Amino acid sequence: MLQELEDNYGYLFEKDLLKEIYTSGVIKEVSEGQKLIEIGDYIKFMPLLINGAVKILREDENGDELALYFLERGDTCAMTLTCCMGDTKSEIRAVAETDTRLIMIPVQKMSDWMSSYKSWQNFILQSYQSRMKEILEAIDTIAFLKMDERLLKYLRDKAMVNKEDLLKTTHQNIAYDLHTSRVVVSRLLKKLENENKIKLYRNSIKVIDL
DNA sequence: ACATTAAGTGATT
DNA sequence: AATCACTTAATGT
Repeated sequence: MLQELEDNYGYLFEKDLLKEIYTSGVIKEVSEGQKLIEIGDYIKFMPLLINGAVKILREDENGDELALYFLERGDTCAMTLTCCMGDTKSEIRAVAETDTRLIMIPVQKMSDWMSSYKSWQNFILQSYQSRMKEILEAIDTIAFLKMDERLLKYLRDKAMVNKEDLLKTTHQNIAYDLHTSRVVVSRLLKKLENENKIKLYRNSIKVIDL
């Protein structure tokens, strides 16, 4: 596992810090579709992705979901970053997009290392910045109601995190993630197919224009 | 062969 | 862009 850490985080953190992560972190493996964090859960651990991908979702008062962004190798959840100061409930839900390996680090350690490791501090600040940027991007696409662009971005992101241009999903599931109706998704997908950006099959979509 | 589920389409708001 | 109502196509039993 130490080797695994070096392979994935060696370029970010110094040896001492990797050792610390190794001793206080716990490896967790989740399979596709499994829930990692539910809305309202108290956040006790900070996840560090080793491989795989995690989908971050928001939910409204009716229980309707909205996919915000994906986490990949080297990413961590911005939500946990803000709550090292005390017990905070999660505002989001995290679901494994693919089979995923990650390290769970107690939030206590997270703030300890902020003062003792410069590289850790940079990592946290940079993660925070890039998550913030993604959320702003998400707001932009939603606010300006460009559903076709949202859909294409979603498909590309999904293809990227899955490292696979053939997405195994249904129009209904996409509609759920984008918080729209299946009919709209079907029509927009059809349009994208006519523009030769994707190819449609039953239960799967091939993304061509990556 | 029949039921179920996914996807396509026209019309309406 | 959302919803409805309906059709067509694919898949499972």
